[in-house]
Amino acid sequence: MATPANLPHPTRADLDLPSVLFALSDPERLDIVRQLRSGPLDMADCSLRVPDMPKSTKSHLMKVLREAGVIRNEANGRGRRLTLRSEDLEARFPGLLPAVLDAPAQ
Amino acid sequence: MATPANLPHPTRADLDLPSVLFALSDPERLDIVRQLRSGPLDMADCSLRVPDMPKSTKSHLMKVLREAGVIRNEANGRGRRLTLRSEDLEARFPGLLPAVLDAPAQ
DNA sequence: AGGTTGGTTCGAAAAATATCGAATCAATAG
DNA sequence: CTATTGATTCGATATTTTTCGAACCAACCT
Repeated sequence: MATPANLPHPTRADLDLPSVLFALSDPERLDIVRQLRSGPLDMADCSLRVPDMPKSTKSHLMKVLREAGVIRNEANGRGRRLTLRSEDLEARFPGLLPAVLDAPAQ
Repeated sequence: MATPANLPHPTRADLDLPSVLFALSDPERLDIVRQLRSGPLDMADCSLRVPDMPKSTKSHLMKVLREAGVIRNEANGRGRRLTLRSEDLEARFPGLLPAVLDAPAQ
């Protein structure tokens, strides 16, 4: 129940389309991904729609995105640095991420 | 508990990205969508991975795809005609469907 | 008319996800 | 060193989704 320095991430080759689509199919998670489009973000700076969301819930959202290979989650000082895995996603599923991100916001 | 001649379908403007992504996030449903890429298909001719799937389960898969606006499901003689709503999806989420369909099969 | 085929709907049970408090840890601040 | 901050994990509960039999219906036979 610690805060491991590095969490497991799937390799590019292991990216699975249904898992990626599922991770992106939640408005809250999609919103996080949209925020990461312009570049990496400290998890603490990543704003949620639900402002008073418990941190365990927030952590779980990140876990789904990370395990699907959508984001990278690395230790960074006291917090966490989140990065959108654009290149890996583009290599494996060309055009998918741009199409999702360019879609009209709900 | 009847077999209504026409089922409700969302309009193009009502298409919701998370719902569409969710509908596509299941391997079985994605497989159905792939089969519809080349054109409409009678539901009976639509082959499933699980060959002995109960018809109520199969019907439920179609319901999720239909309610998300991914496919159209119309009465056709004794059976049902399934059509991929490519144009509506392309108009609302440009590039999304091609990206999903062109992605390497899992 | 009666039987068969193809498919939807309901309802209940099973499985998967989400939510969130508590415990825990690591890095930093004081 | 001690306290605070930022975040993961566990465990339990709540919610959502899936599965599937039963009932039902409409179209097509014979």
